[in-house]
Amino acid sequence: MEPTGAGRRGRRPGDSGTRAAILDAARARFAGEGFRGATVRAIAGDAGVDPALVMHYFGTKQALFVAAMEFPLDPAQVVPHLVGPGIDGLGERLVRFLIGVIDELGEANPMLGLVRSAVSHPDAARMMREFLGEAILDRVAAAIEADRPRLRADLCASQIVGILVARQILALPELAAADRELLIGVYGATIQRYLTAPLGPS
Amino acid sequence: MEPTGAGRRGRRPGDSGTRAAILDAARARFAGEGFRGATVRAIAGDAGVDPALVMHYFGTKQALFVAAMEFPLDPAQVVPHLVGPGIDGLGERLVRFLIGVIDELGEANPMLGLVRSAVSHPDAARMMREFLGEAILDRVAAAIEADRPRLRADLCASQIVGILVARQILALPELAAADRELLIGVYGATIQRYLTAPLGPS
DNA sequence: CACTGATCTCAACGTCTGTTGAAAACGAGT
DNA sequence: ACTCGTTTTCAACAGACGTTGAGATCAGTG
Repeated sequence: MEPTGAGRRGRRPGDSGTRAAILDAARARFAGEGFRGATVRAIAGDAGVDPALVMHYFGTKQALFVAAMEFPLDPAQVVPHLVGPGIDGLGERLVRFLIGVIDELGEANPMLGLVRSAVSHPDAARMMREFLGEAILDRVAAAIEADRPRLRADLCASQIVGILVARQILALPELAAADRELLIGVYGATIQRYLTAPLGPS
Repeated sequence: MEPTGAGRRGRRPGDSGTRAAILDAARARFAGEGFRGATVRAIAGDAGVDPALVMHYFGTKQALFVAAMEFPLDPAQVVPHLVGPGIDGLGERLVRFLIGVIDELGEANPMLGLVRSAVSHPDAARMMREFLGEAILDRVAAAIEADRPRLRADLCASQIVGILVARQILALPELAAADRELLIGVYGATIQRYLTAPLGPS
């Protein structure tokens, strides 16, 4: 986390990658502590850089957050790829992909930052609602042949967010320790039900 | 939120209820903005009181949080009452009760405060994990006759937390607007499945 | 080599935070 | 009426925060 010689002033050669280092540090801090919890000073410290440089590049903390939360995967590509093979098994494919991403990205997962921030920062909540809605849920809804597709997509989102919070943030013990394939089976069936089963009461 | 005459110094008669007013204000602020977001000064302001008085009563912000988050319903009474009638329909009873409490308490729901705080405050996360575990999940697990009862309870918790976050905090549009009985039916079936269905992959 | 423009640090600002110590106002017991 | 203990406000602290403006240092261009 010290991409350049420390202490010395002035410019170091070319594109020193400092901007990218700041973004990496920001992603990690926002993911771990949310928008309010992450401080510009801590991010700058992680990147081995003066806080003022962060402002110079991004202007405000808000803008830094937006820049850092740019999703590493493009939903416009991923979602069609998952939805493509048809409704059959879509639940399992979604959950398998999600848990794969969660386990691979670990603590640096930008989705964690989004959730952590959304939960106590209304602006971030709106941001996440819009991102979830336009980038993911509407696309999934478009592929659902059953009634009330958007409600079904919201139901799926509620279970997915629940997985994220209960497993990664609250770290409920047996859930965190459970076998991946088992979780994929159980949650996949739930999502599949939300996508296709009749919605009538009881 | 101005329980006593403002501005004047010194003691007002007997037990003025100021302590309770502080706790009410704290509950509302913590529920709405989480531990970090809620400030002692704002809480004191809502209660029509000097910030120093809050410290005098509770010592630290942490202690105030703990005091404010005392659960209004005693799980030792509620859970047995829900579990009593047996496993059949337990999923629906749990969800019906939960959604009832959510809608009734609204924004002042202490569970929202717990979630909002847990998500970006590790101490609160541990607190919520322990509360969920000892007060609720273990009790539910004790009533489950299937295999791996605690994992099943964790699965239920993941969907319940998901409902809370997606519906109350993110406010996904169709989910927030959906008919109560419909949600109870859909989610009740999910919880029931987590409680009783075989857990084998796929 | 001088100029330019980007990169980067320094020092400070104003504001907000949790917290503290002292004193003021008051009810109640004697 | 005097004291005692509780309740409450006041004024200030030290630290952290986001942000700013000025200036130092360097790569590349002419």
